Amino acid sequence: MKLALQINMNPSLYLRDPEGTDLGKNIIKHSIQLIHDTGFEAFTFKKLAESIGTTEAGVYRYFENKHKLLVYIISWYWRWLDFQIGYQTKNLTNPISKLKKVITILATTVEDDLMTGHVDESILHQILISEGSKAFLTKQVNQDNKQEYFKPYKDLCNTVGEIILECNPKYKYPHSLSSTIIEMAHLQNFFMNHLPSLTDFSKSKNESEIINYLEDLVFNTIRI
Amino acid sequence: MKLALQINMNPSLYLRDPEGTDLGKNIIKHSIQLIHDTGFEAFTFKKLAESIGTTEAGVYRYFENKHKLLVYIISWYWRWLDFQIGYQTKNLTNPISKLKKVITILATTVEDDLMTGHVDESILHQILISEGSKAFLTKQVNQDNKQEYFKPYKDLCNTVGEIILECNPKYKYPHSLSSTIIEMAHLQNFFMNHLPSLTDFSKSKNESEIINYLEDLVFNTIRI
DNA sequence: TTTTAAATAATAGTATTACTATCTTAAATA
DNA sequence: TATTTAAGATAGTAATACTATTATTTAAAA
Repeated sequence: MKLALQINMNPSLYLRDPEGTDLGKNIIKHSIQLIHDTGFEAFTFKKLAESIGTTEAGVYRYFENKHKLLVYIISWYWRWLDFQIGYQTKNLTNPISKLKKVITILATTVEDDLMTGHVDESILHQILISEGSKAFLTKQVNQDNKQEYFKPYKDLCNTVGEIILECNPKYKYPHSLSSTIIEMAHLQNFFMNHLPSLTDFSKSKNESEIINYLEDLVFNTIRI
Repeated sequence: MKLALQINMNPSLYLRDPEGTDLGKNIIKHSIQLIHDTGFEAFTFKKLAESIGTTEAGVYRYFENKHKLLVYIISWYWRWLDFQIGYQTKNLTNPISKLKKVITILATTVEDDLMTGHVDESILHQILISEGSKAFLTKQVNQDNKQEYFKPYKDLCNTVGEIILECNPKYKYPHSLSSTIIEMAHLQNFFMNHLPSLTDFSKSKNESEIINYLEDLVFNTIRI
């Protein structure tokens, strides 16, 4: 018997549900690998089709363009993170421990979750660091937002925001602080690995230093 | 008599110095406008050439590709900001006032600086918000870094980091906090205008709210 | 079991992008 | 005046981002 975690996705992101077929699952699986290997700019549906062993037209039957595929993949990860946070904090009564757990989850490269067969979360985490903001830093952001493409991100931001408010109900900027933590968990990681002089982390490149920085930032900010 | 501010740029960013000729200055001027109007993804050298009234090949004589042009433009803005910070804080003795001034400069849409003829800083500020991180979120970031393309950003980060240390010499993460302030001054602005539920700012979309958020964040973090 | 519908594979084609190359003209400099 | 240098004009190519068509396979419904 196998436990499977099904994450429900916004249907207007795709033309045909990739969860429903083998080819669809392969598109998700291989695009995660290929975006990670080549970067989003060099990623094309042609290369993706080749790596799967199908044709370009085959991929186009599932996704209108590579932007929607990126948004799909990234939304998937936000939803998965949101689930992880709920799951891993549900037995914690102390909101401070909860918030610490959240920071750790956001800033740590996860192990591949075996409950989600064709998705490798550890690579997804890397994609989020390098490509995540390209999902919304576009001219079409307002249209995309109307289609609710960013709801998973907003939901996650809310989840974290509520934990912040549990720690300090009077704190005035729970959502902004939440989006700051989420973005910085990724960006400080990118800087640590590629532009270290924008950080204060040692050459060991250890994620725990990012966690320490974020904990210091957050708990001083909300005055705990 | 005219006062002109000359910002010196990394020569390996360009093939021919755009500051040296009319066509070069037009390339800078029109690319700022065009990147702002169309977004970096849709921006091409052909469209740029058309808007200037020259040919595609003409633009290629100045810049190898659009990525280098983006890095050029963004580096220019980091240098200009660094200069602004030095200039506008030089008479301030209190480091806290200095840091407040820095936050305001970073988070405020500037007026067009008349000392820099062909560059419109207010549009550049918008470009930085929407396209800034695309300069380093690439597969070539390590090569670009070796060529010192990000030195202006690092210098700015250092300038701000030193002011943070003046406020609290014992604070452990001056560079990370500095890059956090710089990035968030832009990103919270983007969120405020396009994805407001990721922030706590009112519908008035006033930059002063971002400044308040960042001041609260920074001064609580460094425990002032 | 047969029919038929749906998904996929195979192939071709187009407009645009991201360049490179070459040749000519104009202007500045020696 | 001769000569370098920048700019304009034009052409060409490989790759990208698609759309369209037809044939073949597979799976579901009759």
